[in-house]
Amino acid sequence: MNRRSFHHEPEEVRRATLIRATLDAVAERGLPGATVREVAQRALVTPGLIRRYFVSKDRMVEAAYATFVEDLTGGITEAVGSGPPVDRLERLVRASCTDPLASPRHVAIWTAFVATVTTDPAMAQIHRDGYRAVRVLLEDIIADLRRADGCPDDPDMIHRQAIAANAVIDGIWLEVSLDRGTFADIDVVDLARDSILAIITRPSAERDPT
Amino acid sequence: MNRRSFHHEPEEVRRATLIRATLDAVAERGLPGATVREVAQRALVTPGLIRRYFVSKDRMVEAAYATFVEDLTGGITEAVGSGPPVDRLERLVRASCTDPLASPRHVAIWTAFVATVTTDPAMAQIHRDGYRAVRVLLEDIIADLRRADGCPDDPDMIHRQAIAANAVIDGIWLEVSLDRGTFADIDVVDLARDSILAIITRPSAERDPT
DNA sequence: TCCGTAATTATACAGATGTATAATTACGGA
DNA sequence: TCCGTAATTATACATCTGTATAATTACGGA
Repeated sequence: MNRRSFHHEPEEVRRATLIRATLDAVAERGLPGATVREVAQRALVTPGLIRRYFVSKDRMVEAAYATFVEDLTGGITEAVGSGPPVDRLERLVRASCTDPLASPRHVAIWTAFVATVTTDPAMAQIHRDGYRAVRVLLEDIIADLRRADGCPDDPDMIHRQAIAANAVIDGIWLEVSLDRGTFADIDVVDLARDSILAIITRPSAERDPT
Repeated sequence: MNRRSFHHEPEEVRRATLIRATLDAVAERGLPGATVREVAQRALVTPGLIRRYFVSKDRMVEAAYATFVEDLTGGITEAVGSGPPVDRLERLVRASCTDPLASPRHVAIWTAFVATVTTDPAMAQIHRDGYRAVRVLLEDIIADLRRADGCPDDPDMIHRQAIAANAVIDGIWLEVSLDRGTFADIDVVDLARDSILAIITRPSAERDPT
């Protein structure tokens, strides 16, 4: 008959705790491991409580993905800051390819959620928003870089280069994170930065002949 | 009392059918959708039969991932063929970034399986093998390209450039496939090829001064 | 043609999962 | 201090999951 003791929490706090617990579960056991009971246990709460803060488990997972993406893009945006474009790019790459953004935890969560994008429209929307934010950041940097480099102003080219640059970061980050053993002695930041600069600073043919 | 009619099949055929059914289920409903019953239904077979061909459902999923990766790398290897390195690169990029390798089906399956890599050692091994195969392919091409370009023979540099090139392909492929609407008017092959060539054909500083 | 063996089906089962609901508790306002 | 309300717990339930096992069927060899 001993009922579990508990204390009330403000709504935002409880939601944040539940979301955090969800992300922890996903990181350690994958999406299938993030069951209602598992999340509740990690949040030191009873399974039934979850349904008072999220109308369904799916909504909770969506909320967790949304906060994850916001933290991700927010962290990158903050790291980039302002200043010369080369420095901003350096900081963007460094933030993307080092802890905590490049931690095993982040990769596990990222892959788990991305797997749902193709089948779940709500998750797909969250995914799109996050990627767009980073791409915009990259387009700004690239535009400034090209300007400093004497390249002609070409929005379409900037857009394409931003896609490529984003792909480099994502690809390297993913490739390395999923197989740390093989790439232990690779300087990821160097490789990503150099590759992006090579893509942006194109051979003389494309450059403005002053 | 009407028992379902059936006919015997050679072991390899049944296994192939079951694996195909597993991949279909994963493609359409994600990994959680690939239940024993769902796969059996798609293979026109009874759930119990599966356990005669795979000791557990997990083993069946692993087998499905293995064949998926083998088909993937096999397809790319075949597409590359032989000839001048520029042509081989062009064909590798084209094969990677167009149907059927870049189809929604492939992306769905790829993301579903990759999500398991961080938590499942067996899946991680399959993942590593596949990526290594493609990277070796790229290293060969890059080595030839650099030779033709008069770059010094630098195995470590070649290795790093192969990682970057692979990242470009993967990143662009993933980015575009997960959000087809946004990137409808992007020539993916052009973008990937140009980016990789930019990375490999480095500024004069690194080139051998003859 | 018939029989033995292997393949396939049918059935059952225990555990896990998301969800609904009623009982209980904590906490702020009167 | 006490009470009403909202938050939290406890319990129950139907469904789905992987798996085990016995009954049945197909098929090749004698």
